[in-house]
Amino acid sequence: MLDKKYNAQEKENKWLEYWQKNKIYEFKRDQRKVFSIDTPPPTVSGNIHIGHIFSYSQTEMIARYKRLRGYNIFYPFGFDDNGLPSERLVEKEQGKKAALIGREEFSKLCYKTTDKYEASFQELFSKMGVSTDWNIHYKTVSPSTIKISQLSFLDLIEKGHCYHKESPALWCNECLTSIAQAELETKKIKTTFNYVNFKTVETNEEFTIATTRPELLPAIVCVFVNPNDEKHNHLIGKTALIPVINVEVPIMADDKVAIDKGTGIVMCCTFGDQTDIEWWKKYNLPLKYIFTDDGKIIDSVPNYGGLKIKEARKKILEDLNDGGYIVKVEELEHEVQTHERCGKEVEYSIMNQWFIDIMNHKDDFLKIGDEIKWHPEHMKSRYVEWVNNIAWDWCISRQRYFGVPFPVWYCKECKEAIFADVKDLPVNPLVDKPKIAKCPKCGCSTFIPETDVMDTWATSSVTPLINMRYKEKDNYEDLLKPMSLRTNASEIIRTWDFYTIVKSFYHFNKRPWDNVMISGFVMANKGEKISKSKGNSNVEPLDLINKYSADVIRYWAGSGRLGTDIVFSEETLQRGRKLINKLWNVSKFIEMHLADYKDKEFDDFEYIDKWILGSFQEMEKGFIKYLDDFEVGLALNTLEKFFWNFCDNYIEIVKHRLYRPEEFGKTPRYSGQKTVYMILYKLLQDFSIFFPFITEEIYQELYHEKKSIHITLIKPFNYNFEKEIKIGDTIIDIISQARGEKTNNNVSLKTPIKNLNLSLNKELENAINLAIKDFKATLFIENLNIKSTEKEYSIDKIELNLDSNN
RNA sequence: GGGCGAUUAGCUCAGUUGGCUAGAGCAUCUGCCUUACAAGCAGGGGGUCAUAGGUUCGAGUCCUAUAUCGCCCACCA
Repeated sequence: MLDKKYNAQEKENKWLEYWQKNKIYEFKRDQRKVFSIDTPPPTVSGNIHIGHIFSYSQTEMIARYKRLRGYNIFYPFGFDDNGLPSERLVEKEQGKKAALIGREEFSKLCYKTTDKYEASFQELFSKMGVSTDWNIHYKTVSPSTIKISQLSFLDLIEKGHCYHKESPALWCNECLTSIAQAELETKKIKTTFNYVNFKTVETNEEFTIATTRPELLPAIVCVFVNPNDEKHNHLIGKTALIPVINVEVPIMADDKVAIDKGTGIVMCCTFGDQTDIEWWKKYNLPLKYIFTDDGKIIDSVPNYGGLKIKEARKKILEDLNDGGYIVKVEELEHEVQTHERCGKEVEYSIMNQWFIDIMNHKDDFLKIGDEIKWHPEHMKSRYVEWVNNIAWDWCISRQRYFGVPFPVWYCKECKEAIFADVKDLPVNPLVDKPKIAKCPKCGCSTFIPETDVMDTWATSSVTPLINMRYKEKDNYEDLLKPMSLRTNASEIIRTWDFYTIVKSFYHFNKRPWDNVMISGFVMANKGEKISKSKGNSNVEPLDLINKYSADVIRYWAGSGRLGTDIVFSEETLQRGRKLINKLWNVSKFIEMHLADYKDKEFDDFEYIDKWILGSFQEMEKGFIKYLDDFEVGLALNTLEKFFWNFCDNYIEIVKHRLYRPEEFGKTPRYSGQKTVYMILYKLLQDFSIFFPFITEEIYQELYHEKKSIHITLIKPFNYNFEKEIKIGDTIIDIISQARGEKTNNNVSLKTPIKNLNLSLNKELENAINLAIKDFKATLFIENLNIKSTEKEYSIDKIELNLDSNN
């Protein structure tokens, strides 16, 4: 017997344990087709907020749906404990910078801390009813993951897509690491636009250059003018004298110079921005690099050496001013590139770095983008846009401690890179030695380890490889090339999705997944995204679970459209709570009437039963269509709408027949029993995608032919009740109007109708005659008088029997 | 500045390829203890579908422009 009230706390814990004990979600190879999900490993360096709950729940619902459709679900969870965020977290916990702790010790602390957070993440996601097999979960830094990342690196080296090169790179002098284009964030800052006078050496002619970065004057290698700039193009070919610095540089022509920006004359430094780098490469300009890695001017620069960048800017401005070189200074608010992790302005540096070739294969990446089905479809344009506009190869070296090491040493003499042998992986070059005794190039026997570690995305981009246990003995390569589904939010299409595609293309010449599903964001308020950095999430997932239950939160998470942002709303939770409560109550009602029920073949359904069975079949068709498109929210909407109709209309009609077989007959009662038995079963299945706990509780109590509702199969009805659906809906309209009449008279719905006069067309009259007992009982009709009409129907008279109402 | 999306009732949102009077929940108002459920049921009020044009027999839906918001990207050297 179902309890009078549903106790979510108690039941949810009970079923969690049960599922775990019975390995309901275990992944094992069998004859079924595999549906595999590449789900984002959450960064362990923060808390799981409601935004995670939202998007992960939607993925989870797809896993449940596909399971009910007969797929063997491969749905591993991962944790991203790699890279800077973890290091920052540990530094914060220890109150000390990594450099002061020491490399080995620091790594240990990182593992310890990330393990701690992972355990709590796992608990939270479990409580949410995530049907993952925790035995196949992974972390982005672990011996096996490191091995796969290193394998991936060596494979790309072997195939010639990865190279080591001294090259300008974005550099953060706060985090002391190079960063990728994708890690940039623009920030508005106030600064000054300084108009500085230069002179030509040849003619002593003055000209003005406007700059926001006067401290870069010592790094100027040349000056550019647009050849079409009639005002200034006579300067081309002459030599410019840099004020204060007193260095001469050539004045050259390039049509990338915008005539109307600043003064139309540009100084080219190595390096101030990306254009500088382009020009540097294009014209083979000399290199004058003047910054140290920690953000100072190098000592060899006269007068300014040793100063911090900002101090140098101040001093050089003073000197320019003293020399009378400043024409004017404008206040300017402009956007600068900052490192998204620390918010500090980035610089360009030049160093040896590992790069993955992107620029030569853009067309291939676009082609793969076409092969993947994006949900919603318009998200594909974001990918295409990004690929088209990317300007750099992908720099994968990071000068940090905690991360995947490169399996590389360098010969001390000739700098030749020595790669680890595949069979020795994972390798830590700081600890392990190369297996060869001498450099194959110069014969030197001393090797220097690579100290850089890989970029986080270099590891995250191999999640499909991690999942398939790439090149392991017992692997899933045959099952997961490609995987069925990748899910994430739109903000990381350009990083995670893109880089994964890059790797999959280079390793396998194949798309990594068939489908990508993009979820929306959770907004704290209208127009304000919830994010860790803003700290504007004032609802804790665990508190919500305790207050509302996981099922209810999943209801909220499962509402709304794919790719569309939603606002966190307690109202939606209330709505979910009511829905779940209703599901419980109607199940209790049905259970009550199934006490003597024995399931058997039966096809002599009452008219109204055909109506609801047909309606269910039609609803489920749409429900499945939405889910096949990964639109969980729209599917839930469809199901919910049917469910209330089922409760408020169908159950209200059939209850009389179920209670009083002596009046309605045994077979009509059985028809009702069979109908509620079948529909509740299917409702539970369909709802189990969203509410795995309460549906299990009801299923186990009423049906339980299998170990769990979550391993049953959805089998759509195959009735032919189109006519009954349509006519039945009209009968409901009539009932509804008659009920309205009672309400408008302020009387109970139980109030008898003394006389109900209807005009009906032939079809409707036949139908009502077939359902006459149900119809009369539902409305408590004493006398029903039917006339024929050509129109569909009209209600000619409703006379209530008010005497019986006391 | 570029790409993509959003704008529908007081609030939160549905509205498939254009097609009857634009829907739901919450809130509000009125009634009803009805042999599952008062955490319920029945009913009412509330909308120029952001704005302006256009295509069409017909537009919330398609096209163009504008405004506001969101995500991403690029930017004054």
